[in-house]
Amino acid sequence: MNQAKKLKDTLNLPQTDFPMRANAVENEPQRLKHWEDANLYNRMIEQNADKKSFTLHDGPPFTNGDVHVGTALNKILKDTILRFKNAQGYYTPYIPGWDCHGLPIEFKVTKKLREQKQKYDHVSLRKSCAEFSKNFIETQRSQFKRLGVLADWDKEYRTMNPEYEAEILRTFADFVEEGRIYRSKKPIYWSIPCSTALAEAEIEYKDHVSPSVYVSFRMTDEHNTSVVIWTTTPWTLPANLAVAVHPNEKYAKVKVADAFYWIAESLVKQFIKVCKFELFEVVVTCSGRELAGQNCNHPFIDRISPILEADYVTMDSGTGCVHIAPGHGLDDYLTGLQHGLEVYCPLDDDGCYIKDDEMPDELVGISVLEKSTGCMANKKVLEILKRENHLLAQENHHHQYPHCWRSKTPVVFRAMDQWFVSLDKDDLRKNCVDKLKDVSFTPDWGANRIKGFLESRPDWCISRQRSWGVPIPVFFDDEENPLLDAELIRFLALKIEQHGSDLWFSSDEKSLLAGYELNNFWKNKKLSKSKDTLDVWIDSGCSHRSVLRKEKVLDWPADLYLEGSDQHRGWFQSSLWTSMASYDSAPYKRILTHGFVVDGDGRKISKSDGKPQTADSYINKYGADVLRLWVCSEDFRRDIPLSEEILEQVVRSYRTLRNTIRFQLGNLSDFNEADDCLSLDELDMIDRWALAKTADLTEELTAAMESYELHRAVQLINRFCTGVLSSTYHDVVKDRLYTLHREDSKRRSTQTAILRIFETFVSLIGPILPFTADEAWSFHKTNQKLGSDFLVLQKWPESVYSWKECLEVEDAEKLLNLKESKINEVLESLRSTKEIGQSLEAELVLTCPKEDPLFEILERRQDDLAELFIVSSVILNFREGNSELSVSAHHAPGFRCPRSWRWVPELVEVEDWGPVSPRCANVLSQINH
RNA sequence: GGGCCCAUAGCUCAGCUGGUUAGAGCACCGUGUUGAUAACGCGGGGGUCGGUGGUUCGAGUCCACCUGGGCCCA
Repeated sequence: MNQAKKLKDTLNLPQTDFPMRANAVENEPQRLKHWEDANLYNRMIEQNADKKSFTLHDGPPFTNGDVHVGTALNKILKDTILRFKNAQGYYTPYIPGWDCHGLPIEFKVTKKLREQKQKYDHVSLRKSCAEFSKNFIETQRSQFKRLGVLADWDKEYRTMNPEYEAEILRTFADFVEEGRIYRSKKPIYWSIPCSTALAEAEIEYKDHVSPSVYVSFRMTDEHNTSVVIWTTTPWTLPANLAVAVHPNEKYAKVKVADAFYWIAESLVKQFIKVCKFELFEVVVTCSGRELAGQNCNHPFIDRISPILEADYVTMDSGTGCVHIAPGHGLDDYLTGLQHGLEVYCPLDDDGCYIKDDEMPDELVGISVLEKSTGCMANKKVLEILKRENHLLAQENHHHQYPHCWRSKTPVVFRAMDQWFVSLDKDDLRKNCVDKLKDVSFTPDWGANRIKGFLESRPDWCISRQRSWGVPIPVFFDDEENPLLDAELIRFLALKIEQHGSDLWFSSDEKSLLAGYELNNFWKNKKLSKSKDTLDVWIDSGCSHRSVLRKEKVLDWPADLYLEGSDQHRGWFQSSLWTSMASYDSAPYKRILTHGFVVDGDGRKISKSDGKPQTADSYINKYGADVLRLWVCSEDFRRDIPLSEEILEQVVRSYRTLRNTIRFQLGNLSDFNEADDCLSLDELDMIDRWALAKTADLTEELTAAMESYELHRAVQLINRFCTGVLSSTYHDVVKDRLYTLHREDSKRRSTQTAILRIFETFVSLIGPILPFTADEAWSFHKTNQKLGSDFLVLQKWPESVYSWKECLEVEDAEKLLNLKESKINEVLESLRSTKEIGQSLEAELVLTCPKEDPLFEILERRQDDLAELFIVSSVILNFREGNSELSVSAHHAPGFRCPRSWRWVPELVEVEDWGPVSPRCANVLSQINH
């Protein structure tokens, strides 16, 4: 063995089994199992059982696919926050949930059953849907667990659980009791192929080409004069009941040949062009208000269409005169309501014109459904318009049009009987908006956003013509009178609580009502049960009631709801309505929202890009901790970019972090806390400085976590890791750790500090990187990869004040500033001229005027300077006068110690070891004995 | 088309109530070390703060408009 190798073996080099590489894909699942075997979630919760609680209520993901990376982000944020709160001493039970009912599942299942040519009815379809949902719960649960999410998976809630369904019905009963439920004809989206009403969420906007037509409505009292309307849905013309104009806009009467047309003045030119009129003349103008009140004749039905005022009429396209069909549009409906028009909708369920007193015979039975060959109704109507000389122009119009996401066909607006929840009765809407004042929003514009939704949304249409959902518990007699009774609904809720909502579909009316005393009006009537189900937003919107109020360990209202910003319109809102209606209070104290995952260019990630979207696709490549670090390094309040480049960046900072921890573990291998720790005031200057920095980090990081600014926490962690530890503290302290005698007090001082820093640091990163932190902790405490000591059972570190304020820290700070601002530069120039390689080859000369603020410190710390600046020696020259402190350097004189690599004036000979520095000689002699 | 929001180095983020030459980490380039080594140190280049106009003695920071992007609607 050569001399160098022999001497190397006398050093205290870092030793640890904590591997440099995480090998997360393989190791994380082992740790998960280890946690599960140890019942870690319950132990974590129970240790704070008597403490103040913090309830984060889980918004249920929909159970129709693998966990999306955005859903993973959501769960990771929740888990990170809960781990943090728990470490802080809060009681943090977390019960995850699943949203099970709904059209998308029913659609997929139906499709599958059809493909397999299986016959099904309501009951068997629902059974398949339940099975489908259950399977994805299993899948998603394991995918969530894989992310490191600690939760009470045994108590998880499901909106299809009978007890849950019963609460949905009880919420409905509350609505009924308050007189909030009404049945009304209202235009809703109707999918003709699916024969169902659609929720807004069930609509896709797609590019569509519609006929754009200009139609003249002859005025009853002005000779040879028409009002010109513009529409892209000619098939709604048979239902036209009025024409709307904007009261404050200017309209012009245009003469073309011997005919006159009323049209918005600003649109005249365009109109003339489109209609290919050559000569025209504006005869007179007036305001819309003046035009209103007159009457037109329907172009092909014997009916008067009055001219009405409407504020929403715009001048950006068309003619400024809007065709109004209250049965076929929401604006039209509202205008009609104002002016007492009938909600006229001459369509049957199949989308065909019905026969009534007014429908032209040639239209009866014609379908309005858009097929590949076009829309028959449009064609027919245009034919009639042309024949009757009312069609002034026709073009193709490209626009976004709502489509049924199931059948992919354009939907129609159609008025029909539906159940609604009145949101204005008893000032519910106003109260909801008022109560928002008591809710905190992060980011704060969330309040504004949800408020806008609350104020603008129309009454809640809650009926769906579907199977996979909670039934609307209503009966009808032969004359379609509804039996809507809160007490009866609660009676049915009890039954469904026991048997599940399948009971409604599998039982007949008689057995459903068995045991309930109907009053005289209903007693002897033949009743038939409703076939509608409830909007799924009621389902999840009840979770505060079904879960928070029923689970003893959870609080109502919740301390926190945390979901994507799309839920301002969804769950946050539906939860608020149901909670306000039943309990007159919001179910949450704070709403925290995150943005959506976008690609590296800031665009939404879509399936068609071929970029992976499932959480698993990332987990299987990077592991959970890297994914978690990505989540936490992003400012989640805005769009959250995700790309290879970004993840590679995260991987790099992860490795830095991991190596820093490894370095510390390695240098603690021979350190025994009980025997070797020094007290705080025995610690060396640089060690006290490092502790002070750790205390600062603790303070700042805690503040960042408390304000949910996780990305700031990650930045702090990275900077601490590189700036404080790697490039400064660890670099300085290596010499003493490696070369001094094991038990040298200077070495023990540093180990004492490293121990404190390690324990603090690992605890601080615990919520963000639970796998890595626990792994490090386990090696630290038990010397095992999977030990019996768990990081999550540790308390959140306090910022220790006594670590901070002292002279050592101030001095070290100033000296390190000097190192960074001047000394490194001087050493680098020496290196660039090849005079030195590593900085230990240098000797520094500091020339300092006595007036310089550093004078005192340099003098006081003279013996520490060489180590601090990582050079072999430092010559201090004090100088009179007020010139600046100057730094120079040259190659250190003397000889290189082969053990410590420091240059010293003289080497001394040690038996068996040869020549080394005096300090090393001393160490070796101790080792020899 | 409407509501809410976002836009600072290649990437992820700081930049408080407007005030000296806009910062950090990562990446990049150069370089040292080979006793944290598929690791670590040191040095360097890199931004007309999305654009245009305005308010102001002074704007990344305030206002208006525009462009691009996201969510939610139509």
